[in-house]
Amino acid sequence: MDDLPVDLDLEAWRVQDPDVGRLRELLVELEFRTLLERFAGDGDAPQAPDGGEADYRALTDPGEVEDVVARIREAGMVAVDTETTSLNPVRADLVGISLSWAPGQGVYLPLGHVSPAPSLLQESEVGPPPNLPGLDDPSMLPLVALLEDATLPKVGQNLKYDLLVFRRAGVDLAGIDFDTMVASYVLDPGRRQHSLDALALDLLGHATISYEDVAGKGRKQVPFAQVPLARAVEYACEDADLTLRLRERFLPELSEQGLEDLFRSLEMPLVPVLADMEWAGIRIDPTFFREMSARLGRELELLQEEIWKEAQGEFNINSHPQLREILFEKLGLPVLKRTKTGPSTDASVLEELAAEGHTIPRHLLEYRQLEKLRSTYVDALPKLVNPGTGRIHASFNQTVAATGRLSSSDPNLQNIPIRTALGREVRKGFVAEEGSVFLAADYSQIELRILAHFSGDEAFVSAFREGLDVHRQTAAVIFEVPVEKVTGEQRARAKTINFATLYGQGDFSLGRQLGISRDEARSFIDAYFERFQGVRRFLDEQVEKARERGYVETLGGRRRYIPELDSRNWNVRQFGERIAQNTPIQGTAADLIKEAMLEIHRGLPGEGFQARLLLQVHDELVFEVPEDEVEAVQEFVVGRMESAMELAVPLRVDVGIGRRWYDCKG
DNA sequence: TCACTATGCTCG
DNA sequence: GTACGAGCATAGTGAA
Repeated sequence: MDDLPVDLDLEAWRVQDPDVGRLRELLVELEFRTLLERFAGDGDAPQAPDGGEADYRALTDPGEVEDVVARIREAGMVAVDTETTSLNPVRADLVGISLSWAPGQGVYLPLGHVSPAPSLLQESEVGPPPNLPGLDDPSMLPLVALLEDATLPKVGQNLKYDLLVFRRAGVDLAGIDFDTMVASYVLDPGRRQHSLDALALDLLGHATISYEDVAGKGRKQVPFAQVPLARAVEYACEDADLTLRLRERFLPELSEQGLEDLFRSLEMPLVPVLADMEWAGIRIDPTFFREMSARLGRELELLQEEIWKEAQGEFNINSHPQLREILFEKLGLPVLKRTKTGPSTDASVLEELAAEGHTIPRHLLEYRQLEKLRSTYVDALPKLVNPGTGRIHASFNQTVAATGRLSSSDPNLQNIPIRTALGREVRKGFVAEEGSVFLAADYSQIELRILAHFSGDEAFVSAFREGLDVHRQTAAVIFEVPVEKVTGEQRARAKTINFATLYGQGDFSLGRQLGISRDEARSFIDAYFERFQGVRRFLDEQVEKARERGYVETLGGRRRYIPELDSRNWNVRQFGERIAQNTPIQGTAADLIKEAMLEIHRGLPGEGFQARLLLQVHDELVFEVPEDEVEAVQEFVVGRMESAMELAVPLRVDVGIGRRWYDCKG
């Protein structure tokens, strides 16, 4: 086993035709070896991640707090990690804090441990373990002062979480300096996982003690407060220790790759902004959702009856296999599209079947829409209201999207319906607090403007500079008609082709989407690039660069590696080309709105405003604004958004204002 | 009972 | 096979 390289770069195997079996073997071997390391020897000294002896200990005597704080101040930096009662930071109570200020060093401060769970007791521990007094106790003052000291840099893994946990506990964590999760994301946003466990294994060759190891798993899992102190110490200190070590590894890489500015000036400052958004949450009207649910329920029942009648039998409409059998075997409808497992029943298929005069597909489409609204939004959202605040506190994730975008989850507030009238109703359930309104500000045509900037294409650039309708202009150019003669149909097609360009869409699917032949679609695309040669050149350049260097980059200097371009599979390579073309555009839009968020977050309190940023939806920011400052905030927000970056074309922001999100229409 | 996959649908 | 980036709901399957 000695010939196993310690510093396995597992990322090297990522994506391109991975030899999964071999990879798994290596992982298992590596894990086995680190487990052996950990349990080798006399067993009472924990193994540090470098194989040496770790000095991890519990701090249970308040008298020692001052000494630890002094040592941290001397070190000039500290890695912090919190253990809590919940993964959801806005309802998590502190159970313990671990601190590490040098590799192999760590202390764990138990604040809220109780009698260990009998199922976990192996040692002779009985009764509640010794705990420190709460953070509000005078003996803890030096520690709180340290945590709140902005001049003492804090290192952490997912600091947004710890920031919120501390805020709930009455501590204002300051000096947020280095988040290893964010660093990993900046260095390689396409990486599968940025979890501490994955980073430690891949980059430090160290298999961590898993949470399940200390707290059990599944139904047998117990709260961390019931984990025996000795095991809690090892687990918690290891995390802080590893975090500190990962910083050592990431810091030089960031500067070597020229990514330090993106990290220091954009992504790290964004951490507290996102924390504030999550902390603020958004108010909903549960009564509205209850009533809408009842309404949808009644409609769904009627539709179900109707569908069953047409199918001449009862079945589970939500079941793909059952629906397939009814449509394509029992009723003998034509198969227009296939999935891996059989005929497709998706919306495009049902639309086409409905157009051919069948009645069932129409009812199925309506059933699907209503079922989607009820299950995903109307019934789900009220369940997520935090009882303490009466609001929904979604997560805004900073390290998920490979392009640099944010994502939202639990619930996802970035995909609340808007495109259909019925779906849009859901937005009536989002209401501003008393005395305030929502202000929604969105960038107009942001990705096309960025494409215009990058390509320098004269037709595009001048259209935006002159404030013209860019899709109409596009139509005039590719259909060779005067602008004032462009028909609605032509404009719609031009709009589709503009978007197709952003995604690298091919003739096959464009034709399908426009309801024209593949050849016709091909000639549209050819005409488009013939007229917009700057666009063609830009897109080709991105693919070329990606092939040469292995990555593409955004205006903010964000990189995304594209290993797909080296695949032996043509489909995968094509996918890689589309990624290379789209990522600089989508990613630059992400850079841009993040800049705006920082500016606005910094500026709002400074300007004396109470307004708070609640949501980001990729090209849109939603604020909650006291009524008496709406006009001033609007001017401020629009100004900062439109000047977030200087491009070759102007940026334009549209604003909607209303008591309900629904009412925020331009 | 839980974890996982397949499918489909919501948004920018 | 065929449009970029996400998250989530329901069914169905297979393992613990």
